[in-house]
Amino acid sequence: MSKKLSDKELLQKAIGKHIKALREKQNIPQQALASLCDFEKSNLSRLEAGNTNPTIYTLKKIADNLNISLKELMDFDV
Amino acid sequence: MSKKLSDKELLQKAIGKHIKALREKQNIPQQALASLCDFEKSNLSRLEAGNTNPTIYTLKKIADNLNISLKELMDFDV
DNA sequence: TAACTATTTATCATATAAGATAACCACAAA
DNA sequence: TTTGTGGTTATCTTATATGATAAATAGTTA
Repeated sequence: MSKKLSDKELLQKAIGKHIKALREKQNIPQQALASLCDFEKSNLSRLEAGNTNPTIYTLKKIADNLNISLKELMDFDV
Repeated sequence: MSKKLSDKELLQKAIGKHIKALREKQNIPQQALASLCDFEKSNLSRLEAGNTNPTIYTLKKIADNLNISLKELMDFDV
């Protein structure tokens, strides 16, 4: 019995996975990126796991600290 | 004495302005887009005015109903 | 074994996005 | 004048994103 995910949950998983991939491509630990963005590693883990529906400002901070544009951060498939 | 806006506020204004422009380019009233997205026109007005820090899911609904990608929706300058 | 690093998960408080309603303004057009 | 359309603003409630701490897991290195 696998639970069917909502559109919102699928979106969260997709962007979380994308952010994790972008971060790992640059070999930056969660800890480091989180601290650059001024939040806790636990909260970045939550976001990458798709357990939150992040705001544009949170995403902007992540994009900035990965040195990519918001547009690139949004370049993923739902 | 004009108040200096925070990074967050500037971001909100920028995306709000961008969404408004995209909507007007398609000649869709706020009322209509809001109802397609299942929220009130007052809330879309608030968002376009830059008075809220929208979540990715809210932005996704807007992109979908403007028939553009999330990536395009994010193609604006801060 | 123990120590260290990276990550995950649970939990709690606080700030705020979203949902909703109502009243208002500006401008047509009837 | 009244009616209709498009938009704004204020306010309230509710849901939830975020901030923060702690503990647990897994892998690795000494």
